[in-house]
Order: sequence, then C-alpha cells, then structure tokens
Amino acid sequence: MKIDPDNKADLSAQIAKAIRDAIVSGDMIVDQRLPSEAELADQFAVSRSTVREALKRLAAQSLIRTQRGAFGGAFVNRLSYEEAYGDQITTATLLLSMNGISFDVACEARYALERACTPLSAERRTADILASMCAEIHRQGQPGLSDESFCASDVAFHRALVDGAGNPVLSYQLAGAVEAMQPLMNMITFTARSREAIVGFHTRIADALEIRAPDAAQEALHELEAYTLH
Amino acid sequence: MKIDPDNKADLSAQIAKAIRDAIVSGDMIVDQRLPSEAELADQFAVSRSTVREALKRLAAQSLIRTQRGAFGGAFVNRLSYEEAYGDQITTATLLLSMNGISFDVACEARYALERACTPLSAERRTADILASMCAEIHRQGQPGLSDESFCASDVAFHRALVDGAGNPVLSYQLAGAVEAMQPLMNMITFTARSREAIVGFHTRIADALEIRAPDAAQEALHELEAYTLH
DNA sequence: GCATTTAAAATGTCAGACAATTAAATGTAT
DNA sequence: ATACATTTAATTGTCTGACATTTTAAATGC
Repeated sequence: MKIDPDNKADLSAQIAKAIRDAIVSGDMIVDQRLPSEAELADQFAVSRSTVREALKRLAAQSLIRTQRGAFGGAFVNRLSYEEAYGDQITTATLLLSMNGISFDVACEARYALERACTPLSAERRTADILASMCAEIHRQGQPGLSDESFCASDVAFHRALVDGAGNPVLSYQLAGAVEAMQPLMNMITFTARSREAIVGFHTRIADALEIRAPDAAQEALHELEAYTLH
Repeated sequence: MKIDPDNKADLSAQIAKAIRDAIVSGDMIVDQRLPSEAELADQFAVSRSTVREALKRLAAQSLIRTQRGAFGGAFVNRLSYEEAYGDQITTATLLLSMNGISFDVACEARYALERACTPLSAERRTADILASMCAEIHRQGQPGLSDESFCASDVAFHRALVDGAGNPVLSYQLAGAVEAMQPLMNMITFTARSREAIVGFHTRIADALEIRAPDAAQEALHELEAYTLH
C-alpha cells in the first residue's frame, strides 16, 4: 500500500483510501489486524496523528473496529446488516431532505419497492411476521394514539411486510426507503388522511398474507398507495 | 451541543455524533459553516486533535466538506446522489461478500427490485434511455467481447432500465443492488449461461419498453430471472 | 497450583509548534 | 481611480512528544 506524493488531497484521505481498497478488494480479510498506528505511520512515512485521522474515517464507515490495550489494535470489521441499516437510513434521510425530493416521488419509490416484496412475502411470511403486523394494526386502531406513534407503527407495519419476504438483501435496501420517508409521511399523510381508511388497507394486506394470496395483497397495497398519493 | 462526561465511548465519536445529529435534525443547514476547529475544541472542552478526528468521521460520511485558508473551515455538505451512490455500492458489495450471501438470494433481491421499476420505466422511458439500452444490446452481441466487458454492459443495461423509471430515489436504491452484484454475476452467470439467450431477453425487454408495454416487459424480465437462477 | 502483581503494548487524549492555503486588506504604480 | 502586487490574518494540515488509559501476557509470590 502506497500513497501518491503528487496527490494534493489530504494525506489522511489518501491513506484511508489505500486501506479501504485493500479491504474491498479482499486483500485484507475480516478480523485481520491492521498494523499498529505507529507501524502504519512508519510505513506511510507520516505522523501518528495523520494515521489516526485516516483510521477514524474508516471507523466511521464501519470498515474497521479498534480495541485498546496490549494485543489490541484496528481490525477489519465484518459489516453487519444492523450497522449498515443505520448508515443507510441516515443517508437516505439526508438525500431526501437536502435535495428537495417531493412527497410524490419519495412515495412512489417506496411503494414500488414494497410491491417488489409483497408477492415473496405472501408466499413466505412466518407466523411471527403476521403477528407483528396484527399487533401494529391493533395499535393503530387505539384512540388517543399520537400522530408520531401512529406513524412509527405504520413504519413498523411496512417493515414487517418487507421482512416477510425473508430476503435480508431486500430488507436492507428497503430499510432506507421506508424509514427515511417517515418525516415526510408525518407531515402529509396523517394530517390529511383518515386513520380508519389506512388501518382498513393494512388489515386487507395482513389478511391477504395470512391466506397467502399475493394478488389480493398487491391490490390492497396498490389502493393504499393511490389513497396516500391523492 | 453537549457530550456526556459519563459516556465511555471515544470523545471523537461522541462529538461526531453530536454534530451529525445537528445536521440530520436540520439544526444545521446545508452550506452552513461549523465553528473552527479551535472553537469546537473550546466548546467541547477537548483538544484540537480530538475535534479533528471527529470531523474526519463526518467527512468520511460526506456530511461535511472542509476548505483551507482564511474564511475556510468545515461546511455542512449537500449530499448528492453521485456521492451517495459510491458509498451505497461499497457498502452493498461488502455486505454481500462478508456475509456469504448466496447467488440465489442476491439475484432474487435484484430482480424483485427491478420488477418494481419496470412498469414505471415502460410508461416513462425517454428516447435516450431506449438508445442506451439498444447500444448495450448491440455491444453484448459482438463476438470477442470479454466476460468482464459483457458483464459491465449487462449492468449498464439494467441501470438504464432502472433509470428509465425517472425516479432518482429508485435509481439510488437500485444502484447498490445492481452494481454490488456484478462480482457474483461474473462468477456464475456468464460461465454457465448463454450470451445469446441473455441478449434475447434483453432485446425483448427493450422492445416492450419501446412500445410502452409494461406487461410484456415484466414477463421478459421474469423469464430472464428464471433463466439466470436456474 | 493459584492468586496477585508487574510489565508491555496499544489506543485515547492533550499541548504546542510550524507549514500551507486562501481571501481580505493594504499598498503602489500607472 | 484602477489595476496589480504585497501583506496580513484566519484556518486547516501535519508533525513531535508527552502522558493517560486499557488490556493482556508474563512474572512473581504464597
């Protein structure tokens, strides 16, 4: 791993890139220990501070973890779905809010992605998933529930629908779309739309999943989308 | 913005979190200048090195950018789709490779997501998109094309299909799924499957999009999936 | 043989210095 | 007065050295 002396970018960014490339390319494998900060400083011929800044960049992307003490150090991190979810949601949230994405565009994307999951979910949903969905529907029907709580429950319902497909890659991809949209949904949907109507659609979706009827689920989801968008 | 003195986590991580929260919540807006490193060090009562490590974490997530010189400093960055794509692809690639995701699971997710885009794409595809797809189909038919190039062209074809939906949120979400799968696809699909057959499916999809026939496009995509998976 | 202590290695934090960069302020000549 | 050059101040980038804290392995003592 070397850095380009002509490159005008920050040394810490260059060093981070060199190590990141080694990880992504597979040159460094999961749980492998990186050289100590002092050794890296020697190898790259920079100070320890610069190496540390590079390592913090990698830690921010969950590419490495660090452990203090003797026989500690920085290790290549196994990127888990749980860690990746968080970043995914943060990024998607900021993309939506910073780029002035309209409610319609965001909503269309979200329902398109959910439609992709529904047939799989109808086929594979476990009893657990179904129970989660019913619990959320029940919560949504309770009087006195705050708008925020209703919306959180809505998100939980849709995440259960997605998780029902039993495909972790899909769940990961959808996490960003569904969660990031919560603020937008908060603002618009639950002031102008009837909770009763929404709960009705949710019930139809859950019922369809219970009897493993993909077409009925798809149709109910489609009507919910139409209701939400108009 | 304050940090918890009882928290045992790294100070730089706590400070990064405090600033990140301020950005995500909207307390700090795009292009707003953060206090200088020296001022932040004062505010949080830590050294400048610690502040710098925190800022590098944020820079690694593209949440801030820094500018040297007088009137420089750190500024809240407008997260663009282009920047977010890169991270999304890196993360998705590592998730697949580090968690032993099988070809079947990855492929299922990818085609499910693409199916979500196809009807929209059939409705809205521009002439440009159609031209891109045809260009890729033509390239894929050329004899002597390397496996890598064929696969790259395959990715380009599918990205055009997704971009045809004209929804940037969908394009962003799909970027990770489609690009990250390229290595897996490389390994399996193009050694065991016939290019001719794949080009045939691509042609059917493009033809369906040309006449804006969502059902025909969907069916061709579905058959391509079945062919790829078996 | 077991518990305790010690030593060593590594990251975390701090303080201070200097280099490099950049834009504004100032000065100077036409 | 304008155009151009110079200076200045603010800020990030980098380096050095020190000390604190944490953790494990090894040494020591009983």
